[in-house]
Amino acid sequence: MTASLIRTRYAPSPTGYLHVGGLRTALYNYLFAKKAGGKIILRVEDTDRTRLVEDAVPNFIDIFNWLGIEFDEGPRIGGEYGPYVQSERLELYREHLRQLADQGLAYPCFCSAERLQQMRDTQIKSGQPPMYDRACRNLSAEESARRIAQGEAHVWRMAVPDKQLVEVQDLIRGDVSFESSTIDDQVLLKSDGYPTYHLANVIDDHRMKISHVIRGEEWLPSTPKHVLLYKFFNWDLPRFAHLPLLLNPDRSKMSKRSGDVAVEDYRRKGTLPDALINFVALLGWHPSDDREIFSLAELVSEFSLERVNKAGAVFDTTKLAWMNAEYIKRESDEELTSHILPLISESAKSELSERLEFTVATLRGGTEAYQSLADRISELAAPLGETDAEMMALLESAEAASFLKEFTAGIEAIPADTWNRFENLADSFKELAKASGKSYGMKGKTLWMTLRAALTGQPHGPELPKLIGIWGRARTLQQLNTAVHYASQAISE
RNA sequence: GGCCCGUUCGUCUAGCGGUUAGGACGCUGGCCUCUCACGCCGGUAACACGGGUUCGAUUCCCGUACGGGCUACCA
Repeated sequence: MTASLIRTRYAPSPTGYLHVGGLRTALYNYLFAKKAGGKIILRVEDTDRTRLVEDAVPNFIDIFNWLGIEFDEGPRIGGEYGPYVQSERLELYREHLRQLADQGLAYPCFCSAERLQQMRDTQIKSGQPPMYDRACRNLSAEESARRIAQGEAHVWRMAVPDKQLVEVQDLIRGDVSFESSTIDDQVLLKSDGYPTYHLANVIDDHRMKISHVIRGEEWLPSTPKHVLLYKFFNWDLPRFAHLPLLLNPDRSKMSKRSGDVAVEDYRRKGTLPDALINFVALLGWHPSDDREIFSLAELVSEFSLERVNKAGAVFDTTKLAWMNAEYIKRESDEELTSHILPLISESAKSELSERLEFTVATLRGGTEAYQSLADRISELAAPLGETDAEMMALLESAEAASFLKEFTAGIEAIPADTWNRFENLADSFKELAKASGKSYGMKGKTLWMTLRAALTGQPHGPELPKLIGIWGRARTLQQLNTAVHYASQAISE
């Protein structure tokens, strides 16, 4: 184990669910670390106790489990740099804050929320950038100490130096520099004793030996604060990589306000984890060739930060649907059958029984979601619904009636064991159709549409020779006899 | 408002000075076919704009426009 071991982290705040943007960030961290033989850490950033959501952590663990993304260290699994939940590391942050305070790099601020709000309002009104006016920065050490001793509420702010160019070297964006006078004296420790993100993430990334900080672009503007903190502590900087944002169709930052943004939503809708991962991987990253389908393992070996884009990417569910279909297509009939089994109606299950896999094989073409295939199957196994008048009209002739009678007799004569051999059954069906058709001068479209009308009463549906395999002998004959009856009735009227 | 990032088909993107600007999704035409779907073959559609640099810019530089992000005792 060398000092140069690659270590990345995914550090969500436990606000309830995994966002697809979060998935993308976690995925890139995972891919980057695994490609380099390094480790990925899960760290929970729960320093805002007003936004805590119960069960958020187990939810994360469950959803990553489902996705097949494994962390090397984290809240449940542990590791040598724990604890991995920030609320369990409070003393560590306070110690470090004291270090900064001792060097004059952090100072207590007693300003009330009201004063700060008022200050900001005035600044905005007068066209000034809203920034802390550093009122408490010049308080004497004695006064500060006295007020703290008296128990006055306060936060600790970082003392941002003047007129300094802070450089952020970003693996994706190159060098980005900030003038320190545009950087606010950020709060590092809140009045409730919890650190802010800025303090905690710097300390933890250092203590957890994170080599690469790969996170969303929304963090780029606060990175100079982090760089300054590393300098304050005299620590080596990690490498930074700021990922382009995932966007709504209107190109704004993807948020819960528009459609499904939680991984959970896609799981519920039947999206396959591998398809979701594959799709999300391609949002902002592109392989060196034109392939589109990648397993997690293939992504690991192909991934590189150099091929990550700078511009945001719209999360387009149309292409996700296609991707999902691609993954379904790759499943065997057996796998697919077992996957949709829970989604099929009970009556369809018992109706189709041992013919279910054949049904799946016949109907699976073009399936974009398990649920839709399951629905089609349930529907097909159920009694016929409304019939199409135009189709039924095809049966209303003496020829049709006689033809159907002959054809039905033929079907009835098919040996019982042939009904279990779907290929043979289909062949028999075709032969019978042709033979009976010939007797009445029917062929091609007329022939087949008449049969389709007789069997289903609908213009569309599965291939007829296979349909009878799905239905089985009893249902097929019942349907045909009904049609024969309908036809003779129609002409006698 | 300030700071920062970005800009190739509708969408995801390839391109790293000279290409008929490539692929994928979508849409669409055809083929296959009893129908639908699948599948196969084809089509549609893009370098935001203006200056430079250069023999030559989608590509490099600057500006403009447009879009986005951040601007909390939220992350």
